Amino acid sequence: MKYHHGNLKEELISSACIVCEADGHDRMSLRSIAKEAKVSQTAPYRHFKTKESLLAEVSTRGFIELKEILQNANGKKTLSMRDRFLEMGQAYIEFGLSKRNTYDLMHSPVIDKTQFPELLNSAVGTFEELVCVLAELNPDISAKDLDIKCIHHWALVHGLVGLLRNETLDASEIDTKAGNAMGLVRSDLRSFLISAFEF
Amino acid sequence: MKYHHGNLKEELISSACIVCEADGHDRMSLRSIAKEAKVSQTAPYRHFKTKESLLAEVSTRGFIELKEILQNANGKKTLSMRDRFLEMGQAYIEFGLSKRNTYDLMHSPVIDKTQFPELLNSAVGTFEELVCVLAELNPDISAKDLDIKCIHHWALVHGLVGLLRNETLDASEIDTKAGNAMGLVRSDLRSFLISAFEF
DNA sequence: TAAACATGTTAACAGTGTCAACATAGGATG
DNA sequence: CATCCTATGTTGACACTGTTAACATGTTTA
Repeated sequence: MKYHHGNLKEELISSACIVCEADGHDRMSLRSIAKEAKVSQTAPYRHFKTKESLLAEVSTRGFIELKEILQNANGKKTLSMRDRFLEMGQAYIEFGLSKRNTYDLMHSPVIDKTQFPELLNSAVGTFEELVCVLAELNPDISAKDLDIKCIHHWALVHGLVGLLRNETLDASEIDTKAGNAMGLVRSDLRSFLISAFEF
Repeated sequence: MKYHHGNLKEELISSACIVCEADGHDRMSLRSIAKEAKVSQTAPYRHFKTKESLLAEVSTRGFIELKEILQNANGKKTLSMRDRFLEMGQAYIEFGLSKRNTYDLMHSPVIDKTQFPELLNSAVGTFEELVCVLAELNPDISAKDLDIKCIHHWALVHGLVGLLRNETLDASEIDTKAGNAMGLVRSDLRSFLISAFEF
């Protein structure tokens, strides 16, 4: 019969992570996750100023996890640099597809990242990871061209996630050019990336 | 003092388009746009089964407008095919940046496109527009490779919009590699696209 | 003219984020 | 050890949301 929960903040965050991924961040309510933690509906406000700030925490964890995934892909030292970069691209896309709702939150405008420095750092950190690898891969490139290359590749995988997420256009439901093309890419992501990455 | 409005459906849609772009679709309430149309809060339900179906209408108009913009870019017959394609890329990105909230809605998972055939058609139509131009530009390519090329370029511009929309990473606020790179790309979109489109 | 229908209205329900006022536990301080 | 402070919980309330049911009023048609 303890009045104080003891570990509420952490439990709320991890619960929010689960609900966000399961239902999407817009269908997550503070009240429901408070109830799940067997706590009153306003208890979360002792730990989060607003719902947005809880979502920011969820988003931050998403970026951290993504960064770790990219680091792991880059850490396979038995592979060539080129193949490691390919692994990273695939890993990024697979993250975007398997954690679709979380990925969606991470890029959603409902969170103003400028108000959450920790979130901002984790988001930028993901990009920095990409910069490092590309710098290794292109030792002779200028700093400016390197940055632009990063944007190029990031935009490519990010955009691809966006398109592939749209199961609407997927081959399964409807027989359209768009759908067929999506199916092709999805079924052989690796060779798509090889051609798209221009090497 | 007419009981019947006469043009309510159209007014609700266009009002919703404005509010969605101004505030974002998640901050738009049916009640507020009903009030704006000087009509009771449940009147919209005579024309739209749910809020989602009104949003689907807004989204559809977005895709139609985008398609027209792409057609216009492609219609500049004084330009070379290559330059027309460049124009299309720029136009796409500029649409994504200037109508950011609408663009966001168009790719938001809150609308299940499979339930709104008209929306689905307009979305696919945008893609078809891209296919046509790329087919012209690459007459000798196989159908499969053409489709893949389309995905490639679409993903690129779509992803770029996603990254550039994140004003977080923009050069203005914070001095990071990511931010600087974004600034570079944004300030010279055309030359970025030239290098990215591989021609 | 009367009935069918489309399109309005009001009242209500359950659910939401959020705030103010209050309660209680645990740790710091005298 | 007694006392106060602070962190963390609770209850109650407010304004707002999407949505439905029941009813009212125009318009179209048989």
